Amino acid sequence: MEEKYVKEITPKSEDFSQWYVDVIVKSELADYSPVRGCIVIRPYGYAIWENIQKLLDRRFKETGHKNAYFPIFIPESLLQKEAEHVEGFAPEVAWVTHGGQDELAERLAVRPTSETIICSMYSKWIQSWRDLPVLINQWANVVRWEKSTKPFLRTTEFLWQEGHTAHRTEEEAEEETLRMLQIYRDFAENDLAIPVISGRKSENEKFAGALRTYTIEAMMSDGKALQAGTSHNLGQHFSKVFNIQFLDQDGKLKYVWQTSWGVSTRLIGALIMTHGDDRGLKLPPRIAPIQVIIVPIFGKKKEEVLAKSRELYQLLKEKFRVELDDRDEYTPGWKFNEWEMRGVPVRLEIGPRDLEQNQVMLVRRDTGEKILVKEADLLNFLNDLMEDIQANMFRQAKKFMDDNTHTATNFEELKELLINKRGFVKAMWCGEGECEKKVKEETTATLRCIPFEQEVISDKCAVCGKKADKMVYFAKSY
RNA sequence: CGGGACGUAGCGCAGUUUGGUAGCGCGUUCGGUUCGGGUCCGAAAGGUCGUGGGUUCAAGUCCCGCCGUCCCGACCA
Repeated sequence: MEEKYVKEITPKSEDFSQWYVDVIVKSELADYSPVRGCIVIRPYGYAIWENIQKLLDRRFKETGHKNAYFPIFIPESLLQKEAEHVEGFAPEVAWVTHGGQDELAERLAVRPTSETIICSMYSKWIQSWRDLPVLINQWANVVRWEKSTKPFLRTTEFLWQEGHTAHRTEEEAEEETLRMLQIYRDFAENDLAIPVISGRKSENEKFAGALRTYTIEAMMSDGKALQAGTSHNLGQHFSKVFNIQFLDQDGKLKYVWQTSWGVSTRLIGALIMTHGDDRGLKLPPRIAPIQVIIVPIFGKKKEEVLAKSRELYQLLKEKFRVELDDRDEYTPGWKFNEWEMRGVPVRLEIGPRDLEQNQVMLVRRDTGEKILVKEADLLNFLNDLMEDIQANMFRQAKKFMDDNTHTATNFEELKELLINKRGFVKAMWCGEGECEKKVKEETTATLRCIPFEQEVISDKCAVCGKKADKMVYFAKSY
């Protein structure tokens, strides 16, 4: 057993859910609010979200998208236009019925997602093939009246981005759908150090109103799956009901092909549950609000140490997100634990011994390794160290996912693995929704995705035994 | 939304069985001390016992309703 460094945090092994909540609250990522199911994202948690926004927004812009903002309210009549869509979201829509004292003539939905209101505008804006493609993204809050909530993973109100695009052809829309999923995958793996399985959702699991839904699925360290991002090819479902038509080059009036895609503050939950340990958070350098925390050890040379600490802070802040913890009221040991709990990738200790040697002590959050570095080498060393930590965290998470991914060839095996082992189970599937439902009923696990990277395990469906040519992932999920 | 657990100082809890002056640890404030893995000593502040009703001479404690959190299901980014 690992020594218990942080007494406020329940060990992961003892109670994973409690550990998760403890980490969030103690590391000050978020706190519960007076509103049921709604959290307050505190500055440290919001800083992570800002980094997510920065890194994703850059990728969106690079692929030609522009940001815009649509209203939070959606008239009921608008929301109801697309039948499948309404049915999907109806149970979790919050309604505004009054303005002041007056009852509204028409109820307003607080957006659970913005397809309908955006489509209503697209029908106005799009006239010609020359207007296409429309590539718009919005950073927004949405509200879904969930039955049960959990900080970051499922809250009544959450922050996200939703991309909404319109295209001339089906091929173009499909290409866009896959391009954006690829961006999510790249972001999750390279910036968040979270390995994902990417693929397509089954009919049962797809977005309400979509033709096809693609997903990236991540494995949390309790073995459960988390849908970390989705990209939908909406086909012409919405363009037909919202009448989004354009005059094509051939002189014919046609409906546009659309996509939508999103990731949310749920990603913060994914970061916590993928990398965290009994000491608390563990953040990958690229997303960490603080990459280096300087902890001075005063000893008998407080003034000298403090001066050097400030000098180092000035030096580092040009290239890293760095903070100096020069608080007098806490001892170094206390600070070590505190910053480890908050997931800072690298701690820099500077004390009287180091002053004499022109060196500093670096400590890695991911491995706990302590490294003495000459001051002259510091910047270059840190650069490499950040890369190394980022890569190592991904490797560890990937190994965990691989180690906890099993294979089943028949229903008995599938059931046994899903019930008794944590993690994902790969199995062949015939494509029938009935087989999917049977797995869910008997194991509570769901079909997470039909991965792009296929393997041939056998030629028979692991559930019904009929001919099957798709390999899929099953898992219990959040 | 169903089943279970919980709600007492900022946090973690005791007190509830058997109704009778609201407690402990940590944290906080002040003074000193210490500083390479949660220093030590002293003093102090801090409570509508989740909330509303009921029973009682008397309710943190008993009864009923409601709210919230956590867990397990059903539904979902």
